[in-house]
Amino acid sequence: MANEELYLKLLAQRDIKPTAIRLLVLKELLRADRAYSLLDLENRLVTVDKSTIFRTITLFLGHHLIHAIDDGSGSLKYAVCGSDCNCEVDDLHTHFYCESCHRTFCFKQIHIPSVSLPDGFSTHSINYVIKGLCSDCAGKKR
Amino acid sequence: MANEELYLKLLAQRDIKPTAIRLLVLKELLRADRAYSLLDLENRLVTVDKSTIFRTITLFLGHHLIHAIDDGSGSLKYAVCGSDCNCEVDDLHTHFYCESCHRTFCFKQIHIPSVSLPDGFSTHSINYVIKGLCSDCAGKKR
DNA sequence: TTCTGTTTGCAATCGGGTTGCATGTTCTTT
DNA sequence: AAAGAACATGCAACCCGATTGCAAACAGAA
Repeated sequence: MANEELYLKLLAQRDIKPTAIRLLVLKELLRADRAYSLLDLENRLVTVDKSTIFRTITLFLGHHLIHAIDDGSGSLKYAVCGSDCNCEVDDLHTHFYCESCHRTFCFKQIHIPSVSLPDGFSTHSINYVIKGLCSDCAGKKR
Repeated sequence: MANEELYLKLLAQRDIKPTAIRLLVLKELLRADRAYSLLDLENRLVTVDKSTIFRTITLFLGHHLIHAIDDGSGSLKYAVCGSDCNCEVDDLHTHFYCESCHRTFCFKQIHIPSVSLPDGFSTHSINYVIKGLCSDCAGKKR
């Protein structure tokens, strides 16, 4: 299957040794149309222990294969980075948290607008999360 | 003391019955030059139980006396709102989290820049947190 | 004062995240 | 192929910030 090769390639690009579980986790993250929490992954990968998922996510984060989003829901969410991403300021995009369905979306096409800081402060990264209703939920309410 | 009257006035403006502990908490938040976590408050108000601090903060939040900032540190931080603030989009300002000293600052003068959302999405609030080094810590490193 | 509702402290609980350790698997060397 | 080292995984326990149940303390109304 061609997809398998894609997963292997993504792992190789980030210097991550491919294991069955890492492929499973990556596959699940790529299949999602949104960012998953650890619990989301646990619920979808019932055969895999949560500590293993945690360590896999930690590994992926360290190798910049995925990025973490703190959407304020109390649990971090994770999504696969673009292939050219190094998780630096220029790579940052905005995120959207739906307060109705509690899903978190990456707006990869919407770059985070920058502000000028007071003297002496320096930026390492920026977290920009918009909270509101997603298109599905806003539609349902009408 | 004139300050006492200020605290009472702030509570009254938000329809919060003043108690000794509420005054203590408000005083501590106003004295700070930054946003405090629950733990920060517990450490400064050692005579007050942490559940009481929590319930006080919850009350203050519900009455828009303070706002919460999720700086990604794992614990929320709290700061007193401006007197004209309703915690709506127009009232939002940016925040700064120092990755060295772990303090969180309100940049009340820096408004959050907005972005245009995809069709169907609607904004309720925005969390904009810049992470990096504050002026104190950036200075020390040199 | 007495009654009622609110506020507070203490202890217990919850839940996401994290770690220690033993087992299982893979890789390397011979 | 066998032996040993290194890595990956599962299980159980733990950590810590947040939250809740409950009873005692307190404040205000009758």
